[in-house]
Amino acid sequence: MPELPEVESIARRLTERLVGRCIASVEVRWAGAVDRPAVDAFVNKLSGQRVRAVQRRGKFVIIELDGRALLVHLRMAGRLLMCPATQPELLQDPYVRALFRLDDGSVLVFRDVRKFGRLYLVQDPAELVGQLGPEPLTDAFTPEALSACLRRKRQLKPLLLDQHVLAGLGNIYTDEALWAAQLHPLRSADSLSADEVARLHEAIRAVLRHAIDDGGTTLRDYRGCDGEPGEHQYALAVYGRRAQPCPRCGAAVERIVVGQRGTHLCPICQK
DNA sequence: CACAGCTCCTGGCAGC
DNA sequence: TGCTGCCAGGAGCTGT
Repeated sequence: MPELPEVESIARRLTERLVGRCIASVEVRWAGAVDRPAVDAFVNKLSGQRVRAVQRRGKFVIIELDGRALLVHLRMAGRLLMCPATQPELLQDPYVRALFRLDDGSVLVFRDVRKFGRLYLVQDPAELVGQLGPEPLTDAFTPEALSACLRRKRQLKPLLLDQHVLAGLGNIYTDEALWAAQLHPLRSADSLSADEVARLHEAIRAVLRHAIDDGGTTLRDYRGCDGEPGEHQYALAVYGRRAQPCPRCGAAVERIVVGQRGTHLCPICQK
């Protein structure tokens, strides 16, 4: 599942490939992929637009155009792939939901097996990202900023997964950050000491940075924009490692369910 | 306000 | 071998 590190990896690559390019034409193969506006308007308004920048906010890819922005949320299994003019085979893939032909003959492809991902064409990205919590990798995200996020009587893990509280964490990196900070996912968020908040702050940032350095985590579906897998799956401490040894203490990793989500933890390290 | 449950969706897999 | 049915999960929504 693409979380902050995967979306960041994609946005960086797309910056190289898309900035300065013009969208020549748009083809929507599954109308449900377009959230807004209506498909006809989506296609018409995008044609002829030039890409000015590609950004990331939370788990959204933001493709900035002239006075508009194309936002993409990949959800579970979505991919944004660059299809070179010389290798059009990808365009026959049955899971391609929309494609954007560029003025150099290459094609930006939105592929999504599970049909959870969405495309949004808006005037102002704030319409979608305005309500997101802080970005964990910015300078503004201090331990005090995290502390403000945690001032609620909610279980730690569901709170960290809430994009309105903190932007970018998904199931994998939440489990990894809680393991690194040695905090139990069921702890009440407002019960953390200043020292524990500082540990969690450092853990969140370190986990995300390492994952970006590794090009993201590929457990099953994630691919970068050239179809390449990430490498961070080999560095995971607990996620998807039920019954395997905790890298810190050697105890067997447990899997429990928290807020209807599979949750991995070390029962010895995370009290 | 907190949180459980449901919805969307389909490939992959366990169980029979 | 082949079928059935459950599972995963981000986010928005409803119900308690």
